[in-house]
Amino acid sequence: MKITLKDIARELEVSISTVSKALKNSEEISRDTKEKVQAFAKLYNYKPNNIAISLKNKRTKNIGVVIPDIVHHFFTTVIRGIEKYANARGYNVIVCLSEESFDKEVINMEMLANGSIDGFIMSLSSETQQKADYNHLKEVTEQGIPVVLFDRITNEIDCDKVIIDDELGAYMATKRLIDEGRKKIALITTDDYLSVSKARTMGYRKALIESGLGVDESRILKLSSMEMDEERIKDFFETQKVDAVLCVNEIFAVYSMRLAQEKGLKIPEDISFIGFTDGFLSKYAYPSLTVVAQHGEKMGEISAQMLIDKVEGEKEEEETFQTKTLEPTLVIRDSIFH
Amino acid sequence: MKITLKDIARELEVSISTVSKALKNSEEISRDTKEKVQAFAKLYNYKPNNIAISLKNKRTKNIGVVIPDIVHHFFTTVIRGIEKYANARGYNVIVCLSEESFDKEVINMEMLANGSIDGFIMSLSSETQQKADYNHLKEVTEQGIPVVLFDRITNEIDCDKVIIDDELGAYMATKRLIDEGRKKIALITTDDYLSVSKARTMGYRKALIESGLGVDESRILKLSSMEMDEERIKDFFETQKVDAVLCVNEIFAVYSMRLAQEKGLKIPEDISFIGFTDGFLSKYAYPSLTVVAQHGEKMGEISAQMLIDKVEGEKEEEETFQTKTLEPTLVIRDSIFH
DNA sequence: TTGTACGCGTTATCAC
DNA sequence: GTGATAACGCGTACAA
Repeated sequence: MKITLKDIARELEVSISTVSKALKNSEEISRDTKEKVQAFAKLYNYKPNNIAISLKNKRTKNIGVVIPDIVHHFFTTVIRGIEKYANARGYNVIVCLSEESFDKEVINMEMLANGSIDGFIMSLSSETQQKADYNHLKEVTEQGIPVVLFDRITNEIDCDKVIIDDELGAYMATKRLIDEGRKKIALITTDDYLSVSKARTMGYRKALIESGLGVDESRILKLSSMEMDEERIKDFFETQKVDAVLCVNEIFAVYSMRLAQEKGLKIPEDISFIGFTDGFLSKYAYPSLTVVAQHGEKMGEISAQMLIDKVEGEKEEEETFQTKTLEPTLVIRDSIFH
Repeated sequence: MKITLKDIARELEVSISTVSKALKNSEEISRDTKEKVQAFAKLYNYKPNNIAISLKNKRTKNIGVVIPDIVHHFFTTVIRGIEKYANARGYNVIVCLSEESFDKEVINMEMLANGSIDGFIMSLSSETQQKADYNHLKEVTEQGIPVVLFDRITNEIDCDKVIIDDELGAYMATKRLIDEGRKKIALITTDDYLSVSKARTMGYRKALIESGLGVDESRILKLSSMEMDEERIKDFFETQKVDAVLCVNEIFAVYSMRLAQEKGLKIPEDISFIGFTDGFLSKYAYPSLTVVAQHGEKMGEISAQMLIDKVEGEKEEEETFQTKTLEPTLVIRDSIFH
């Protein structure tokens, strides 16, 4: 089964420490013994036990990723970015899903905080942002466990952060729609307690105000969560006459496009659409959807890099936290004129 | 920072084992000491160190999930199923991506096999299935680490397996298209070395042969990987006149629908489509796509259950492996008549 | 009722 | 050149 130093030592009738050194090719050990030990180890496929090493080094080489959700394309790409980068530096990724629940987020973090991981990368659940209760994060950081927050962040916690400039993204998108000649631009978003939705709404407002169009509050639809509420979107389009729609994710956008098409509207002739998140849905929708790309994979990489740098960095140095803001990009497709 | 039994013992001037017992409410310890210790532990938020416990118990309570890819909806739902079930039983999930590469799969497994996890849940990379080299799996099982394979499996390895009946799924879908009156049914798939593609192709053939339509090989498009090859699909539709298409995933299907629509074809009047995987893409495509649902979340749950049962089971009992086959379901949407 | 000793697997220090 | 010992944090059988 699994062979240990002790086994090798017993078998070769040398001490455990000799074996340990021999396997590390230590100068102290005679060539003879080294060869013998190494051959034996290879034969029986000896590999040091990670757990024992973790205990000794107080380093697990695991990083905990706590996210609200995994089926949405954005989080999926972030994980991929984290995993790639972390793996390259010899770290494994433990994924925990809060499923937008505060309690699950807390439980998951407690579970991992007891030595299972060297640091956290996380995006807050909507319930957490709604309650604005961040004690579980405080506890963890006070224990000295490094944390990197991405996308759904809070200013209440001192730690590294990675976001995209959501306000700018929404601003760019709205501006583009205005430049195209759209006058009645709707926004489909979620409640403002979600940091990203709030920022995006601000960007939308800013663009409208700057252009002199002004904000018509009745054109803003606030859904209560990131999940689809088909009925409310349907109702919205029944009562509102708009010529462009900005949505805070791609699902809202693609579903809205469908409703428009079912009403006989032509996209983009009669109405145009822009969403957030550059996923399969946007790419393969018909017509394909113009989106604000969030660069999830890049965010994941950067988060992982910041975390690991902190984990491996000297604790001595002054604790200094930074927030990295990525530039969003507009990916132009057929749901608008171009 | 992090407090240990030793710290408490020193502070309270008792022995470590007394503290340990007191925290477990052992009968051996006086009420007095117990209260003192428990109060102190609570105050300083003592939590046992998972790593130390893992080393002692030779159980990590981690399970390793090695999959080819995470951005595709199917794998995403499987992870969710695994995570939910595993978490409920106190296990954490370490996710590793092979990215369809044999080497990465091997490296990932070796990384985890040295004590980091209690067992594996995995789906083979396409390269692994192509090379048909399963030595890394053999090594792991021979070490006594339980493995559950799902979806992309191999018969070369003795272990538990979870699949859906891919052949039946394709058969059902093809049958449905035939019953609808379709005569020229195309199949867009990938090379046969992928176990699932092979099975689906068989189901497709079976349905055609049974119905007396026969198989026209020129109507089968085999792409070299699960990744989109837009050019080849385009070429295929340039040269083939078909009235229905079965695709082994939803991306191929949705992209094909787009091509058809761009050529002015009406769906499902002129041509109908069925894909595999019941994801957002199928649901929100226009028209919405009929699919063979793979029940990924269920697969994940079952895989996790089988694995954990094996991990926690008595080693004594005769090693007995089972293969669970889930029934696929046809989710009827607007890309076919109904 | 409390404490000692040992073991999990490894590495590092120090003695021989 | 080799080996004994301690330590990482915990639990437990056994001794006091």
